[in-house]
Amino acid sequence: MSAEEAVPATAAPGRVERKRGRRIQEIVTTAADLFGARGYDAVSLEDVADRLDVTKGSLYYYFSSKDELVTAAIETLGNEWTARLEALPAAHEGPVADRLRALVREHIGIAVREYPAALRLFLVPQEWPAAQQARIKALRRRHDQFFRTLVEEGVASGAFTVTTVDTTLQCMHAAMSQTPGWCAHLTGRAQDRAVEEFTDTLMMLVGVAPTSASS
Amino acid sequence: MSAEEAVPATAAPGRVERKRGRRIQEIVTTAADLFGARGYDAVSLEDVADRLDVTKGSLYYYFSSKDELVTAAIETLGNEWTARLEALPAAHEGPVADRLRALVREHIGIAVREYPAALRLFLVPQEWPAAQQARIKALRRRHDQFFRTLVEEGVASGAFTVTTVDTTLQCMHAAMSQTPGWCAHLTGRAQDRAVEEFTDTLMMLVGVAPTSASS
Amino acid sequence: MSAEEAVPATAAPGRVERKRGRRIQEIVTTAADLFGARGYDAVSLEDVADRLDVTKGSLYYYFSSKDELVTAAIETLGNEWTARLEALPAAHEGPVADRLRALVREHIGIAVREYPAALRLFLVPQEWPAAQQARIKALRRRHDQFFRTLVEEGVASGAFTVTTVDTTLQCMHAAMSQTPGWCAHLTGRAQDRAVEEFTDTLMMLVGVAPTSASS
Amino acid sequence: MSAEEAVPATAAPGRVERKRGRRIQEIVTTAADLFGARGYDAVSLEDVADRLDVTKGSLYYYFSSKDELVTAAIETLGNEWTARLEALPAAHEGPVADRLRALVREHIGIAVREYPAALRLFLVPQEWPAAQQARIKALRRRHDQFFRTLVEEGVASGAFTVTTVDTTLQCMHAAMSQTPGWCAHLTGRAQDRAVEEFTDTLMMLVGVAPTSASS
DNA sequence: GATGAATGAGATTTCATTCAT
DNA sequence: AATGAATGAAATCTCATTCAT
Repeated sequence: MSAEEAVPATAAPGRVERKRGRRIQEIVTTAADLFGARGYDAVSLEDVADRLDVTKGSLYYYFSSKDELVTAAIETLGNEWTARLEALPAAHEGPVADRLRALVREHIGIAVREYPAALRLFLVPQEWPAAQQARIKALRRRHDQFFRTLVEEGVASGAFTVTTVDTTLQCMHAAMSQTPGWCAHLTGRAQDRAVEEFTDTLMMLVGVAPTSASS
Repeated sequence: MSAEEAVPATAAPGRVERKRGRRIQEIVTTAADLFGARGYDAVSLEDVADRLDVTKGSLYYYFSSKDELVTAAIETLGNEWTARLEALPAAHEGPVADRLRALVREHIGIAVREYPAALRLFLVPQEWPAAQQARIKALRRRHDQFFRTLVEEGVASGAFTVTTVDTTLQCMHAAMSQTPGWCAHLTGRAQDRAVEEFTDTLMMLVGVAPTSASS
Repeated sequence: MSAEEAVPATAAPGRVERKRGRRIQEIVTTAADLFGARGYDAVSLEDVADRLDVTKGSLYYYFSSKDELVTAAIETLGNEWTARLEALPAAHEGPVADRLRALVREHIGIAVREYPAALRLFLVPQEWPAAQQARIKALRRRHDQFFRTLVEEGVASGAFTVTTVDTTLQCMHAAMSQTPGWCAHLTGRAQDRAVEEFTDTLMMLVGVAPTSASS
Repeated sequence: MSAEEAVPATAAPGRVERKRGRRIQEIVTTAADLFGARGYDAVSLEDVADRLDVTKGSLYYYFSSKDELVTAAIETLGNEWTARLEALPAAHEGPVADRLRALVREHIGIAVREYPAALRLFLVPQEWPAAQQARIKALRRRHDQFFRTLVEEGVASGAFTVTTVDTTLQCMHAAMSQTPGWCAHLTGRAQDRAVEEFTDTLMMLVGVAPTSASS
């Protein structure tokens, strides 16, 4: 007891905090999965707790309300997602069209293969209490920013044609969020091909014609 | 009035059935309104009953469960929607691009102005009891068909370029279903302009460049 | 209109009354069937109405409450039943043991073959509103009286041995009321044999040994 | 106290489980009491909750539906009942007729004095969901077995005469299940005498004449 | 940190009963 | 005679939330 308290609490995230962090991650990931898959109302805290093999009470130890848990889930998911996109090498070199294409492809890939319905949480403008509103918006912005930068660059360089960058991005995200629903039943190559097809289709939103399309 | 009553009672639904039909329509329309505006979970039967100024019990006189009522509401909503699209004169004459544009514009307009949450009901694969499953799928198909016909015609005539008709339509519907979330806060002219902008953007999915775009 | 009203209402049950009577019989029989089979609470007026292919409202035209309908059902059933037993020739001639045996056999036969669960209505001391209590009791008494007379005669003549006539009759009725549950799954000969077996067993309650029993 | 805590925690259910078990017993006992006294439909969860001085919601913490609670109640009731019969010393020594008589007397006594409506729950073939069906049947079998053993022994030793063991047991149980209805209004000595009378009467089913009967 | 227990508000559903037509 | 419509009370069930331990 005394030994542990001797460790200066401010020095660095101690073992304890790290463990807490990991636990939270676990909860948040599971929650994201469930909410992403079935939506806000259709998932009860009981469901989340069951999946984690803990009790509802425990969830309240980490989160003070359902809304907060959902928000955290969205946030975590969003951050990880954005980080992966930002870490994508192919998104940083070569012609802008290729870079955007790589970005879209990866984004759809993650959605389809890993978080089948998570994107719905970003899209649906649930009536969050004002407190959560801000966090979610910020998230969305950061996530969007990466796409936006590329699109703007493409427009500036004449490589892309758009009506409005905003509108284009919104349509792009809307479509990407639905891809899991369309590709869920496919597997292996077929799924890869489907992802590719959606990527091509979405590139048309910035005026980039597919290499081999039915015209 | 007299002309109508001249029709023999056995030839057509009698007065009573017609009245019942009208009542059902009233209920279903109200329900469609509410579910279309706020979604499945956010609307209770109490809400529906209140709006109709009847008791919950009465709803059960006509529908044997919430699901059945919602399905009927979706069906009505879908039928009315499709009918309005089909009745659109601009969708039947002129160059195929103009026709598709008119169709998309109208579709978005209805979604944004009248049923902000309705398209979610179609999109989200709610776990309906198998019975309802079929009705909803049929609806979706019919609704989609109208768009599909135009796109296929455009592709055949060389006016459109697409990767795949299926993929294109899916992206188009996905984006359209989100428009209410984006335009809800706008009013009057601003909203009209936004609808126009989305329409233009979506036309790019079939390879039709906007007339005045930032390139 | 005038013609019909010309018939003196008091003269005799006119066509109208007879028809009404028949309708009531129909309702009451159906109700007895259902209540007998599933019990008071488990049967709703909707169920009764459905089976009769009329509406609940119609039932209220003839009966002013659920309780009244059930009471009538019991009464009708009981009367018919008693009448059939009283009309049984074999119950009126020969040695008293044979007469009682015939009576019991017939009673079980009717229960098993025609009113699979009606007897439960007599037995279960459901909390009837006090008003109906009396009528039901009277019925039960009359029905019971026929058996009682025979048992008393047998006891007087030394043919039967019982602890108490009351107790004996109660046990007999209790057992008879359960026979449908036990014989329902049998058909044809097997059922006949089962009925016979129960009859033999119940005769033991009055001290009459079965002709061929395992001792 | 110390002795009990000395038992290693893994050897037996821990304190928590035991407490939970006790709570469940409390609920189930109360429920058994009520359902046993008034029947399935006549008892609402509100009634059970009120009697326990908790809320309905709490019941759902332990049981996932009314049916499950009732089934548990029946099970508990049945087990306790059977255990009491099995623990009856008089049922294990002396002539078989005396043993059966003691058994029947005790059974009727419990029914009349403690669970006036419980036997109906066993008898009435309520349409339980299949899950519960099995548990109840098993119960009934175990309960019946004890009587059956004695009857068979009596038959084998020539002490009893029956048509068929099955039929005899069925009639016996049917009659016993009705005794509460007949004795409910009696108290004290009168009730004791009634129980005795029924016992004597039922012994006749196995061919054992009452010591002092009107012949 | 975590859990079991409990709560209470609200949701869906059922049903006897009434009533205008 | 009969019906369709409506009601309202009560029942079953769900779930976010709290709290003592």
